[in-house]
Amino acid sequence: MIKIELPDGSIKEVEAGISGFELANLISPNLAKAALAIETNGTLTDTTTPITCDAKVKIITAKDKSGLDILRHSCSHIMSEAVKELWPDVQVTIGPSIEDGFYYDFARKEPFTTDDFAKIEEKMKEIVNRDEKIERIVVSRAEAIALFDSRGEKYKVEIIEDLPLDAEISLYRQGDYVDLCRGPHVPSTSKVGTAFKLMKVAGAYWRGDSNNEMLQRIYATAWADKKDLQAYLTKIEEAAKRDHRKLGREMDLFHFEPEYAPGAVFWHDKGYKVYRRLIEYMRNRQNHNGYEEISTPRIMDRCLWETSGHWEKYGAHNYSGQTEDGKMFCIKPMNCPGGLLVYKQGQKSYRDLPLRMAEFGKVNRYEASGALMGLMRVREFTQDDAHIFCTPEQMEEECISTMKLIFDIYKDFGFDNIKIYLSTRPEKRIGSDEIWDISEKSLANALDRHGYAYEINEGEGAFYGPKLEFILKDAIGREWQCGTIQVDMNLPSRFDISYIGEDGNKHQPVMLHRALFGSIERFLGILIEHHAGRLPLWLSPEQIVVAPVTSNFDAYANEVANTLRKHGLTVKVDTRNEKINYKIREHSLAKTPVIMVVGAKEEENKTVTIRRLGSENQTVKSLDEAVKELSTEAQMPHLYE
RNA sequence: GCCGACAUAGCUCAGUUGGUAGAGCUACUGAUUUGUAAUCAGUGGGUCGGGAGUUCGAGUCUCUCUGUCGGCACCA
Repeated sequence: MIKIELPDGSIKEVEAGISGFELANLISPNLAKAALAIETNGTLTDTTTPITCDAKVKIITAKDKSGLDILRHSCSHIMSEAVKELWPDVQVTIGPSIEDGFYYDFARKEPFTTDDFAKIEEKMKEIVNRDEKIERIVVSRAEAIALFDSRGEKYKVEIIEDLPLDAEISLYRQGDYVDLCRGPHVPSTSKVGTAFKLMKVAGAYWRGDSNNEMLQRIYATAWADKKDLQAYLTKIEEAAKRDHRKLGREMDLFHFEPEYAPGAVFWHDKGYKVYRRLIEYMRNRQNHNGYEEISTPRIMDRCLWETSGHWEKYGAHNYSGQTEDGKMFCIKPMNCPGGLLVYKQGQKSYRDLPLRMAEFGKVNRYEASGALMGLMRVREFTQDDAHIFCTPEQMEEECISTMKLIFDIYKDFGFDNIKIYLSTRPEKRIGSDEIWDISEKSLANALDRHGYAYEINEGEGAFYGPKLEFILKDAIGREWQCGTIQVDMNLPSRFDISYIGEDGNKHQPVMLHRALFGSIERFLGILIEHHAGRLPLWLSPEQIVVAPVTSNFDAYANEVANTLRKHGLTVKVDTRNEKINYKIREHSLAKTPVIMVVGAKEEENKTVTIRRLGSENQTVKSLDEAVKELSTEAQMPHLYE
């Protein structure tokens, strides 16, 4: 007999070797029916796996996050089985569960079409109804290779051949379909249910390598029940409505000229107001945090990037050209060389460090055409860049204060769900392992001392140093890197910068790169989506519209507007010959935060009737009161604390 | 860059098996002076993304270029 501890703390004594399913059945037949897998001492396995010793066990159902993952993974096998039944010549590769669903990569000459989707879904439902038992089979390497070889699945064979020699090879079989898989999986196909939907096809390289052939990836979503599926589909529809590209047009913020300047933003008055406001905000923040600000040329001799090593790595992604006299110039893809040249002016002392040198630098990078995406990924963008020159001893403290600044700033913009990655040394890198150790440790220490959770991105650091990346999500959950802190052990030596230490000798400073918004363009894009266009008053390019009920009150409307303007508010007067309903609708759609309606009553009492965006309520206030309230609200978030 | 889809008026979109482009909103003109999400009437507006081909005839079919969208790869 063994002792099983259940999640509620109760202990069940059962016979050793009991399966998860049998255990669930002891608890309740309904639980057994819903069981998708079991978690034994934190390890997920199939419901058929015997439990052999005392353990903490949890029966996993579709209500658990891990249960949903397993359901999705099993659903990907069902999709693969369906595809194989419909098109036996298709080769299967891999099909994991992902956030909100799963995908499977297939090798097939003809592209999958949306017509195929219907066929596949129908076949999948058929397989679910067949309720095929899903069983795990452990085989030898040779057996596995022979099996997939006989089935003509060359990708599977390749995967098995690349597995470590001591790896246990497990197969999962349902009906005639067999897949190489670690598992676990649901007990039979009917457990997956029919709350799934094929979403899109996309190309994906075999093993994620662009040198390999391209496969067809079918993305699908799967849920515990129809209600969850519907909720997810609705969520996607809602998210599309806050797409910054759509809102940017509707709110008249910016546009693109794909023909003349692909990937470059044409800021309109309103968009540029927000853009400038962001810079103003950051400039204030930096002033209060001991930064100086510089500006360096956008076009400089290409040799600077040859010196930095970037030309070799990114040459083709730069805009460069030759002048009449034969000199090679480059439009700057990054601001660092400019900053370094400023640093090199005059001699620096240890007393000058840490030297925090900021630059709102516009940079150009010839990004791959397929990478462009609205404001999120552009070929010309503005970095709120800064380079911090400091001693190795100061490095950790500088990382900490920069991180604190980042979180304070993100908070001011309403972001509190920020993902942090620590990207460590890549395979191709410069600098000794010793320096990498110190740099990676400084960043990790800074995070730990702050108490922030982070994930490590093994080998994803820049070639010159490790980096922290601060990730924000867009409306549909795509992740975008915004802020970054990078340790650079490359440029200080390549540009031969130094400071005179206490000992009177020359030393090489450490260089930190940091950007907090990252790119003003991207941050603005994310802000638009985050707020669904309803920017807070202090960021709104058009804060108030004064709308007279009829032209009789134009004079009073202008009087109101001028008073508001004197207090620094951005105000428009809508004197068009339109009904008030029409004006309300227009300015609401344009996401104007405050609409003030003025008519006879207001003029007589020197008041305004205020309607705030997103509310139908109207409040009447004296003009003085309204000015006071709104000008306070329109202040930039507090700078000192 | 790669795979796939797409590109029609300023915007959103329609356009049957190839037969010579249409709606709503916007804009403009006029009337209307209106109290919290669209007042009425009239008038404009398009080399159907560029180029080439098939055809008596191409928005529609083929090729090609450009760009957009969804992914992948990339992201100093």
